[in-house]
Amino acid sequence: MDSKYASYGKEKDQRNKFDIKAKKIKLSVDGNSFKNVKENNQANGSCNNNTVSALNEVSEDVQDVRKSLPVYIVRNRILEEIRKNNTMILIGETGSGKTTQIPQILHEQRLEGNGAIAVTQPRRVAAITLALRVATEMNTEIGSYVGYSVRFEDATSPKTKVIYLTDGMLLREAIIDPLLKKYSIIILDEAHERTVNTDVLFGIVKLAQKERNCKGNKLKVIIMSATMDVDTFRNYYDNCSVVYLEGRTYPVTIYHSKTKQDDYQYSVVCAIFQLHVTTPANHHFLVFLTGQEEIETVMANIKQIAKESPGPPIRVCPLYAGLPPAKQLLVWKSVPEGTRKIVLATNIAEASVTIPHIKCVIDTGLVKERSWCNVTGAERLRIVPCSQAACWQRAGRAGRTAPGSAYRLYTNGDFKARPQHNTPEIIRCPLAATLLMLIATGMEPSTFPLIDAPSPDSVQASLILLKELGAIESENNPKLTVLGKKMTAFPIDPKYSKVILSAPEHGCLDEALSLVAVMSSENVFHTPLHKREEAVKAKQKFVSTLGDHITLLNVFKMFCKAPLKKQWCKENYLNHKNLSYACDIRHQLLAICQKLNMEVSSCGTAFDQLLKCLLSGLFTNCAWTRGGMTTGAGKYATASGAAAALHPASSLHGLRPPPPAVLYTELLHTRRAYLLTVSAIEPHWLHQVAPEYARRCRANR
DNA sequence: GAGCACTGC
Repeated sequence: MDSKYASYGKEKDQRNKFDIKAKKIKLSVDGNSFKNVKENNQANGSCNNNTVSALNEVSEDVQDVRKSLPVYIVRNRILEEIRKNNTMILIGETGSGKTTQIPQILHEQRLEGNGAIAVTQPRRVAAITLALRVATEMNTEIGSYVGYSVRFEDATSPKTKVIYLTDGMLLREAIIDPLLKKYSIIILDEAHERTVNTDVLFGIVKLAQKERNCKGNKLKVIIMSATMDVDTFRNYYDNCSVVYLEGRTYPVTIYHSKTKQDDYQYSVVCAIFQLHVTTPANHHFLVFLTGQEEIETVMANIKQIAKESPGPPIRVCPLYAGLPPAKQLLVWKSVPEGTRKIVLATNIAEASVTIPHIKCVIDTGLVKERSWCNVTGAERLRIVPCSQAACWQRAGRAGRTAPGSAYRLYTNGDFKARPQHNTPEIIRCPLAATLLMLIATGMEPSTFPLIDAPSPDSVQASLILLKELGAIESENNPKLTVLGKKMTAFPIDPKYSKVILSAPEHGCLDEALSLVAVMSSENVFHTPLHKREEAVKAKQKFVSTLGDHITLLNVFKMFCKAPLKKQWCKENYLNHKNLSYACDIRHQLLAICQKLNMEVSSCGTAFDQLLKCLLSGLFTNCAWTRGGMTTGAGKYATASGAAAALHPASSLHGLRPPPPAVLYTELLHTRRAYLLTVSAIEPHWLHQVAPEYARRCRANR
């Protein structure tokens, strides 16, 4: 009876999983219902770069469009506030135009004086597109009066007065000049996202402002945000003034689920088909899910049910960051008249990208979140309810071009019980890189003003790591060493900069650069659910018995040699974007090495040297087999005593006997604790490469 | 023998 479902997966249990779901859903397409909780609830969207794409579609004269923006209409009041105050918070909803207009208005009045205006963005694409848009509006070339600065790309010149840049770039500038004297006005946009970089910039800018105001070289600071915890920000900036701007979004009607949903993947498919048969075909759906596998499963379910469901034809589009760009593009491609588009997305669709003509949002209210344990160094990925702010942000995606509706697969009570805002990233991520950067700008980590401080244990753990890497004198006296100073030159994880700086003595800088570049990029292997076997087979030709690091190096080397890179990647199930990014990073790292007069040596195929070099930066990431051979399945214990297994995707997985000692790149807890990207090492290498650490390690074990 | 959310320098 179930032969029609058999094509989904080749493994038996997988097929059964699909069968059950599909059957259950078919029976209840019209069974699930929602309660209309609020009518005409204006969703709180975010501000940002979306203004740009929306504006580009308008054929009217650029200046007319500008002048119709809410922010333009109240510009004189805003100017007055900015003139009066050194610090100001500007809350603006989606479509208010604040990010494109405020810098122009300031520049028109020459408020920047001899300095420049910096506008920070959390994302590269946003910084670039905003700058291009504003250059058009100001009728000037990009890179003259208006420019942008992002990693690998600098479109500014000495005469640039308005600079859009990623917050990470402004942070790098702060290492060279902590007072940021180049700028007379700094606008920190998208403050509500609370990325680590923005959080650190809040403090750097606050301190710079204090010091510069004493010296008569004033710095104006404007914090821009969509919804946010205004009181927190206002307290932090000494009760500065707050201006609210109206947005221009359409009303979104919110519906909550009447009862608690036990199985959200099932509820999602129910909701989709319930709405599918009752709404016009040109009402496209945007569905928020948590990850690739889930999206692929739901997509398969929808396609199967659609065959027998009434209603218009359906086109399902997956959207997640790991999807190759060519496949992502399908989301923006128009569908034939009378076809419904259903986009299944992760939270990438929450702020990073905008999909036009979405009338209906279906929200699971969940997000996959990464957190860090500062005792074991393990990172954990788990599915958690998202904040109220994120829920509003998601709902707002239905009201971009016309009124819409949002269906929440959780109850109103559940919604109200959620935290108002997401936990700031700085509370839950490893801090070594951030602390090294702070120390490099001359700040004292213990007194640096942060809106939300990470736990003292978390700071201490990261300082200890920096001490072990030889970057600072001691955890209680966090002064940069000569090595530490060199490490700050590299825009990568301190462990990796240590690897590069150790490479000359192991005679393998050439290989170390490639390996660090790939490890600093994202996963290069693309594994679609339905083509897993082909992907695994393609990977075989790169696999090294020494482990995953040499495997990665093989991939990178062959990528560099391949003449038709895109096609080659597709054939080999590799991610072209991430490999190209690794190439860019390698160029950048090589240039820094050359500035530091490092000799580019190669170890050829003497990979022991490379692995020892890798160990000199990642020596805290060793694990040893435990309990002899009885477990057999590759059970390991890390230096901190955490139990973990080799990840099944590792090339060392399944080796009998398992290597007694391994070096891992990452310890990630999903369903279990796994060691990711692993190489076999000789146990005595640790004593050679990091003798002090090895001794302490032994004492504790 | 299981699966990596999203950014950034």
